[in-house]
Amino acid sequence: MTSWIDDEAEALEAAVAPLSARAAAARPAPYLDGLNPDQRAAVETLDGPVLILAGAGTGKTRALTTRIAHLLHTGRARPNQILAVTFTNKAARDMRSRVGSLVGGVVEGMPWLGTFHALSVRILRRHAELVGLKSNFTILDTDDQVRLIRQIVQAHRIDEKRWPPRLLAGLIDGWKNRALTPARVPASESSAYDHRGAELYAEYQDRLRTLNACDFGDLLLHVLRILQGHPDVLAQYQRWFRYILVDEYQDTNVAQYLWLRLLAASHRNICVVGDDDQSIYGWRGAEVGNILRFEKDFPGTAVVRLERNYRSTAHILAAASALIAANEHRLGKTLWTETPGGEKVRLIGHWDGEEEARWIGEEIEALGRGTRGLDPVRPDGIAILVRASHQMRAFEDRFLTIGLPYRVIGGPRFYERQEIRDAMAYFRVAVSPDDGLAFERIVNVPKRGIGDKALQEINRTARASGVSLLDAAGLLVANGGLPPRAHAALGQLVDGFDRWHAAVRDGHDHLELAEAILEESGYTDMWRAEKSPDAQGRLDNLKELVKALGEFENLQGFLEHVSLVMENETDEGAEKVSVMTLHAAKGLEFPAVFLPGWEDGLFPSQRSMDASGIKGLEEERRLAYVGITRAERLCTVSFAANRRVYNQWQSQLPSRFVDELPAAHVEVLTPPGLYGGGFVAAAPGRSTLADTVAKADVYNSPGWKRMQARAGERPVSPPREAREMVIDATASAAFEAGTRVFHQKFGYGTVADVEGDKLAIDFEKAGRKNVVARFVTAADAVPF
DNA sequence: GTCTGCGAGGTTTTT
DNA sequence: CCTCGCAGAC
Repeated sequence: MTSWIDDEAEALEAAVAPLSARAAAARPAPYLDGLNPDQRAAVETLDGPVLILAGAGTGKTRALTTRIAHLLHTGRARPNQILAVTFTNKAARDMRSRVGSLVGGVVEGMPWLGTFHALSVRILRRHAELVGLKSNFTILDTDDQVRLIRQIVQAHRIDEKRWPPRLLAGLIDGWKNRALTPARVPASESSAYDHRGAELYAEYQDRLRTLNACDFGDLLLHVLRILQGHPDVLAQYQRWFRYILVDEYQDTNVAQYLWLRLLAASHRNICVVGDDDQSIYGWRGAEVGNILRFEKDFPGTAVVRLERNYRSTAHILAAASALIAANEHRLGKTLWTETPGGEKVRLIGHWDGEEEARWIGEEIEALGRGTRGLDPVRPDGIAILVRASHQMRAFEDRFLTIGLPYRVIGGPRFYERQEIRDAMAYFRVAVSPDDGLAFERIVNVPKRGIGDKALQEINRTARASGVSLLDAAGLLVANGGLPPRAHAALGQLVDGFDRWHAAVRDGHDHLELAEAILEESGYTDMWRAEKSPDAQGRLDNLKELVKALGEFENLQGFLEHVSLVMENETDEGAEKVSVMTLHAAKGLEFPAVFLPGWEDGLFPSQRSMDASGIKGLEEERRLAYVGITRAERLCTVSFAANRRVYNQWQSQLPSRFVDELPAAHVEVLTPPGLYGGGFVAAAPGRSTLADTVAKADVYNSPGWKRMQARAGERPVSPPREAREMVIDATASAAFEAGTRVFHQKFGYGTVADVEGDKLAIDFEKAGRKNVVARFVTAADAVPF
């Protein structure tokens, strides 16, 4: 089990010996060609702390990978002396392959290039005993974590309704992100769970140790503890890792920051790359403060700013820059580009969310044909970026209707599906019979008549005899004491695991074994017998799972991989439009980007603002910035006046971000296109973008009518509604408190308050709502 | 121990 | 509205 670890240690120690004087400066470095001066500085400033502030699209990854190539080329470090940290497996893979192509594949591997978590596992396996674990500890996924916490909460007789386990799991995660041990949890945050939050946390840690398991946060924290408590170990790693590079530094949390600071403390050869304007993971513990503070933490830092953008046109860049300028706490960058003008950012308002989806569908088809003087944009060059995943449905529905190929990125992930987790739990017990959590998961899946009662009995026996759950189950079967049905079923299961574990030990072909486990346990039969429509899909997934096993040498290797790599298979290369959340879009780029749903409350999200106030709003604004800067040539922002939320119509106000877009770089479109002139005069003294969009007379245009005729199959917003909107807009100045009004979706009501064109109205049926004046008519004007 | 009906709640997500 | 999780009936 530990052999590779020892080999590696040897290799690393050997590597510490002075490098041969293999001519650094003398040899040419072709990879430097084509870098701009800033990028060169980022690559060539090798010693001491370096902070690379890399705006969107400025060649950040290129700088980082070239820097690694340069370290290798100049002989500053061998591949295994570079610690390169990323956040996602995808980023790690990208970096690996790009370094490979830069140095011509001469360099064998880079063992210490990976995610914080993967690297931590590597370190932790070597020193597990220092934190009371065995080196074959298991890594819990969120599911296991919550189940374990539920047990603890139940044991304390705490009301699960009031204090859901999931909430505590979230709190514990938050504490771990901040590197807080149970003893250090501030009293003020422990008030939940009857002031026993920290106590429950401590108990959870005890349980983990007993189970020889870690959750994700522990991977980092245990390594921290080891490095802090064992100077000799720390010194060893500091010697091994001569150069440290960190990608997406703005996303690091406190624990990760401490982790890095320890490892970099001696030589301080740490280079971090990031963009404070793209920090969008505050809600899961990322500390923008880390990057804002870097220069203070590492005095003498060389700061390199990458400000030349190679991705977007000038208008897109200007719009993004103006928007993000509204944020207060920034390091500040001035992005520039030599790509001239191009299309302005397009802005369009719609009647409702369905029309928005319909319009975007048509735009995509138009883009495919080549429109507005642009070269045709193929589907895979187009992305729709939404704030929240529920927004994706409208697009999926629409695209299915018109037969537009699309893919959703970031849906439920393969390894998080129930059937996959169940199967994996079987594998886990077969590999490590001690894995109690996995055993509990599948002991009654498929139904074996082993319910709470029997499980309690197993648990009691396990505790009494100090053995694992599986062994306890074996004891119970041997000694009797269970109802006949449970007895027989459990006996069969225990026998099964005996067999399967033996097969693992004997090195049986793991593909065959996996299939046998799923068959003999009755697991696949369970799904075959299931009548529900998705049962077949689940069986297919299981086949897929077994196939994926083929890429690994054995079950252990596979399980280890999956515990750290929970990502989806991406069918890349397909000619499909991408639909994803803004979060998922970070790091990607597309010729054409659609940003729908820019409405207050949806984006910026009300919940973010409620939870974190101005800080939350600023993070939302960064999200908007990330969205716009994904676009290379065409960026289209849209919002709808009405949206169905939980099947209730809700009137929406345009996002404040719409008004923050600079008018000079924005073109206001008239939906659905064509030549309907906006005849509603702009109200004097007001000229925000949102107003401009509202005033364009959309619905009286010939284009609109033609569109409706064409749409045929399904009635779109009735023209009368639309015409009324226009009438309303004209009359909007006239509303005053007390006016009786009518709204298409909410019915009759009375104006309670007027603020500009925004009205607070008490509706008779729907209660108090905030509505833009143009969506409302004076009650007597309704033609009934 | 398993099945059915009722009520609550319903951002973002990687490892 | 639709999904999930829990409590009560078989």
